[in-house]
Amino acid sequence: MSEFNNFFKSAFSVDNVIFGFDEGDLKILLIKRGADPFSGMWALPGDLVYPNEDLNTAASRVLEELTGISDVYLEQVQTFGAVNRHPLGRVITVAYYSLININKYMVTAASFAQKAKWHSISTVKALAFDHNQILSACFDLLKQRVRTRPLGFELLPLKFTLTALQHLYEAILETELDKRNFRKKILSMNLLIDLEEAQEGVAHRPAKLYKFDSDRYEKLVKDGFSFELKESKKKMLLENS
Amino acid sequence: MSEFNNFFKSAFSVDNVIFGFDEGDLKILLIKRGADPFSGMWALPGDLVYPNEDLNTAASRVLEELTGISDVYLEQVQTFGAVNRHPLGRVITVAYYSLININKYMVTAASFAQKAKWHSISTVKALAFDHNQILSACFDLLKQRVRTRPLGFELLPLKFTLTALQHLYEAILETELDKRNFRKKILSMNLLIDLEEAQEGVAHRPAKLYKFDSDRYEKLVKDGFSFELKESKKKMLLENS
DNA sequence: CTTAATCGTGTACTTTATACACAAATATCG
DNA sequence: CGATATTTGTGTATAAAGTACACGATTAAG
Repeated sequence: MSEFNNFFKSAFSVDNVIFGFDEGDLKILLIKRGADPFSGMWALPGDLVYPNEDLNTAASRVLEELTGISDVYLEQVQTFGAVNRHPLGRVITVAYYSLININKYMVTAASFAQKAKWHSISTVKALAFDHNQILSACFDLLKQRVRTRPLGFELLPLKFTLTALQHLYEAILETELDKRNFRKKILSMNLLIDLEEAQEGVAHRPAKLYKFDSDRYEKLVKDGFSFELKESKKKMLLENS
Repeated sequence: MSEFNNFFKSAFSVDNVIFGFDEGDLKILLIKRGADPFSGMWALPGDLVYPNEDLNTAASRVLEELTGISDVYLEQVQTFGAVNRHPLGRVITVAYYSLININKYMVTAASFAQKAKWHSISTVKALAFDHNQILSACFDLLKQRVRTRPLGFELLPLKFTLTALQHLYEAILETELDKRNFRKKILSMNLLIDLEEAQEGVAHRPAKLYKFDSDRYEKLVKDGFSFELKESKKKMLLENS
């Protein structure tokens, strides 16, 4: 045990890429740093992990302190530990992404103090530390996940239209999808419940509302079902000599 | 800076699941622990990360010290940091897997002292710490990767037969593949170079030897090619009510 | 020369992906 | 109240990919 205390140790933290979807746009929550290093720059929300706290717990805590939301979808992505990634000393950070329904977002004391703000992912500029790299790893993983797991629903309100769902996928995958093919594919999975309600307050033909049937999804998975959305636009196949 | 020194810190390590393929069997390299905790049990090779060492470097070092092999395929998988995963104190560990050509494996002083031994993945029993959980995460990722990246070749000698390649895939995916379909698919990617040589020393019709064309792969990837091996056996589709 | 073992190959069928256009429904405005 | 603007919801034909399946050819050994 005394030997253990002689081991080299480092500080370690979690950083969390918090995704939300609003106005057809994929967004992430950033905070403006108030202190050095990188004072004044935008950064991913994160914190040091407490001595008696698991990693996932720390990531959830960061999210809840900032947004007031608990019980969210959260996944570990990758750990960044380059020797010089933090100017003050060795800090290893474990990156997570989480998906929240942006309507549940509350301005908490923490988010107010830290000047948290939603940024469209397409307009994010230089971030503090190696956070651009972390963001990019998280976004890449999200793109992959959204094609193989029914995660999109985490970002939408309980009731949503098929058009909203399609726009969400388009924002995440950064591609356009064909309306008819998208609907055919999604509906063929039998994972959506037609609520037999219509959208209200729109100045045109209102769309039908659906919700995600998570019970049915669990059941299907047990029977070997696997969610897959492979749709893409055209292929450009180059000739193989 | 003095504030930084007051942060809670923990020891951190890397653990490495080293895969090899031999005699039609997927294997991993384990070491027998000589000291408490878990003295006498098999464990994944790993070590504490040095103060001025990046994570990937540490994982490579562990592998090279043990096997004498450098320049191997290595990928970070997941970080395990449960509060009580290590009996002596808080230790966060970053899990990696690596793929080596088992014929290059040398018994080094380190592997000898640590009683390193190859174990068929199907016969691995209880390991020290949370290493079964780590192994399982790494094996799962390997299964996924091998379908979407041409990694199999890392585990084979430079020259190999299509049958050997198929057996490798079957060992990793834990499924049987159809010979004709497998060959059709692999050959259609134009990633193999027919060496116009035959196997020697076998008591039956010798198979042709191939090697992987990594230059061509790089080129194809730039043109948007993506490796995919989706092959599986039958489907069991259960009725959707 | 017979035997035993593995190699190498093609085709028909099923499933999935892709491309594409227009009438129906509603709110708004004059 | 009728015309206009907007978005919804739907089907079919074609192309590509996945799956099932059997046997003659080639070699070494005896």
